[in-house]
Amino acid sequence: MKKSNDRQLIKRNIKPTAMRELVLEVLTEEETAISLPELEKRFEKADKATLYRTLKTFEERKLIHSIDDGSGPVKYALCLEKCSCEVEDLHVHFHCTKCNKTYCLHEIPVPSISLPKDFSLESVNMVVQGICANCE
Amino acid sequence: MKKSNDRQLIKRNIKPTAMRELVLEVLTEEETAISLPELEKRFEKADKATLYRTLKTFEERKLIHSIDDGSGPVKYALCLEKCSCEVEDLHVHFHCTKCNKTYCLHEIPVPSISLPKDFSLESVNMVVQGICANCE
DNA sequence: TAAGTAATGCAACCGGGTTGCAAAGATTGG
DNA sequence: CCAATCTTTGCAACCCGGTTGCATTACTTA
Repeated sequence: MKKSNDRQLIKRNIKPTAMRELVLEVLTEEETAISLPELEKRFEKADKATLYRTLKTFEERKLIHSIDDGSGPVKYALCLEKCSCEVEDLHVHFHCTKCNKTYCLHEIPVPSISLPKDFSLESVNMVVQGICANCE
Repeated sequence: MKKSNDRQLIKRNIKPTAMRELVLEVLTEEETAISLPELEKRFEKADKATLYRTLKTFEERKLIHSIDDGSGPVKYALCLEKCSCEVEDLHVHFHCTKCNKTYCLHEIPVPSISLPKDFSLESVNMVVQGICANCE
């Protein structure tokens, strides 16, 4: 368990510390994205700044990606193995307005858009709001 | 000038006060979306809370809509006359990572998405990041 | 093992957003 | 035209997510 997570960390050039293993474990268990404040609640004893920096490190090394679903705090979710966070890896996110959970819809790529003249595309953020299957 | 804006306010059931006329004027002049902090800078003498409530009122009455482009503060832009902020009125937004301006791409509707089973759609937020025509 | 580097914990701060409350302004019924 | 009422404004304070500086601890490696 711990070993397998370590491999993921090492692969992304992240030194596997106890803290990082724990955070990665939570991110792995969780099927929906998690925010810093949520993480703080999970680890009452851990320091906010440490958790914050852990997430930042994970994000920087592309182990996780951030999602701003407009509901407040930014959330984070694991990237797929093959993901390098380029435009072609981008998928749609779903935010449930009832339970406030945010899902990665990995199987739904963001549709391509033709922009007006002289506008160039770097990235796309697409969040669908609605009610999720669990809340129906 | 003032008269024409007043008509817009009255049409949306907003009592036209001096403050509201001024804010609407700025929103009308501006071709890109504007945030509360930006508005505060424009009106040094006006109170933050008043500006805040003005925007909230405008939004509630569907004179403007809010855009969270992920760059920090929420921005606001005028709705089109016919807009009622329903799913079919939704358009793509463009955020320039260079000048930080956010554009309404009224002519580009948000693409429709087929969600997984038992997920229902209420709204969509689609923001394209890139470089705008002015910054090219 | 000592020196150097990286991670952690603590505290404080910042900025956007939001609210309570009192004062000022607009509205309306008598 | 005035009094009572409702609305808007201004001020202050607060909340919360995010972020940083700095000292301490843990780890690495020469």
